[in-house]
Amino acid sequence: MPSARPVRVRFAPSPTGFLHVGGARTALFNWAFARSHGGAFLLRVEDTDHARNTAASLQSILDSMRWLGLDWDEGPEVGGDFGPYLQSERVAGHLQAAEELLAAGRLYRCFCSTERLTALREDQEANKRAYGYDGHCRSIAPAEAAARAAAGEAGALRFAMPRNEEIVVQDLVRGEVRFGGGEVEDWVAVRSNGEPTYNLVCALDDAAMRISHVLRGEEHLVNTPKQILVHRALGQEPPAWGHVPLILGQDGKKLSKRTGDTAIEDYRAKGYPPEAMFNFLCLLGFAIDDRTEIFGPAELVEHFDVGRLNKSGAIFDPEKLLWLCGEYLRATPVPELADRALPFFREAGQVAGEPTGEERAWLESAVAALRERVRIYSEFPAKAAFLFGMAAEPDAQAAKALADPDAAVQLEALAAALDAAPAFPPADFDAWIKAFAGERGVGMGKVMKPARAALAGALGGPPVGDILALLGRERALRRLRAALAGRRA
RNA sequence: GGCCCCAUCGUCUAGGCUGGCCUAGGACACCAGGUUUUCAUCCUGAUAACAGGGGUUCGAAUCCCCUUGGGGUCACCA
Repeated sequence: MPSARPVRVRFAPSPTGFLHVGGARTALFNWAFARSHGGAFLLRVEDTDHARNTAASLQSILDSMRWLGLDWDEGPEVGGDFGPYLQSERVAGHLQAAEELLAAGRLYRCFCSTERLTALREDQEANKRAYGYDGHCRSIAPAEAAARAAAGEAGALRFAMPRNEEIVVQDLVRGEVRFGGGEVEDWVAVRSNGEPTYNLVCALDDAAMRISHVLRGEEHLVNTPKQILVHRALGQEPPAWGHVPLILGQDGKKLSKRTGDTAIEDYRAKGYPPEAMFNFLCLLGFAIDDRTEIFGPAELVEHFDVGRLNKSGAIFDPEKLLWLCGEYLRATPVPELADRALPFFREAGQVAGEPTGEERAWLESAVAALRERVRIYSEFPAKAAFLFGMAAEPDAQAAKALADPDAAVQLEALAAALDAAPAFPPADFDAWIKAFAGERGVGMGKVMKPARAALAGALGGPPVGDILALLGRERALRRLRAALAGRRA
């Protein structure tokens, strides 16, 4: 391991979409690695695919990272000494390097037509042979190739891979991985239109940015021998590599949109606490010990160890994520929780603007009463719906409770008692309601069920005392009596 | 198909590198109880795994090999 070098790691997204959970986890592990070694975490934007890049995508990716609590030492929005950090702004250097590699004989010109390449591939497929370029143009003398290029013949630049030398990757998470000589094809390093390709550029920039460790998804493992060769051709020591397993969907395959939300942005929009998301992502492929489930950035940094990363893919379990969300949500102080839930109340049209005074106090009470029944912020409005506007339409169970012949009797008595009580709701509601039921010689259920049904339209929910307080005297009594009237009508 | 990676409860995992403390631990989900006016929270308990086969060894979840299974990748995308 090139441990002599200062630790510098990078996350290199391409701005062609949103930040996916897999990418987010990779970023997170890189971040943790840098922080645990006192190194630098940088962001490099691989925006060389002009057709698919968008500025909105880049912004979205940066926002998602910030939302997760990841910060970077170099990169877009923060600068740094090894910029530019937008790969598209580095092409001049890439092209110059390509020229040098061509002159050094590490790259060679390939004039093969698309047709020939396609035919080659089809033939290989038909004969069940290994796919890959056959090295057709590798034997063209450099002088001749140069002449043809000078004459205007279009051609790509391919990397001349060693034919007999085995390439060994010392992988931080999987150990030694060997690629036989000649197994990796002579890949295109510069397209015939003059644009350098990913494997060239990636290695070039990793070298230029003094990246010491490359932690990335397992899908890149097969690219590694190519990039190692570029580093060697440059006369530089390659970074240390570490390939983390994939995050899988319920179907056991690489997580994709069809199995659920894959964009971090979606989870944010749905009101998942970012801390829970962070924690959950850590749990996919990493564990501090045999029992710690809930932990945050500080503990991660303290215990992070690439060698402890799992080698096998992990299925993304939305249920466990939700459980974690609930844990975090319940651990959040009520005022802060109210702040976080506020946008969702607004979106539902239940709250407008920035509540203050009594309104704010009321909101906090509602949040406090509902928090144990909610796991993500966006669940608040639905659970709180009965507190706003008209009483909710009773659900089946509530309707049944109201249909009980005795319900009206109890409701009428309850409304009257509540109305006559010195305070609303009565202090120590639990004791009060017990006494009420006791005096009337009925079980609690006889009173509570219809009360819930009339008040909330459902038999579940927060304690009735809380509901009464939240509704306020007037609305609560009105609802109790309306239910009564409804029965008579 | 070639190459590469992987393989502990349904799922996430601990243990494996440094064989014996593993009659394999924790968590989610599920099921059963308890607490609670209800729902939820919370508490208790139960069910549940070392893919198979060979080795090595006094002893293997742990080391080796094979098989099987799963995944990744094979672009002039990144």
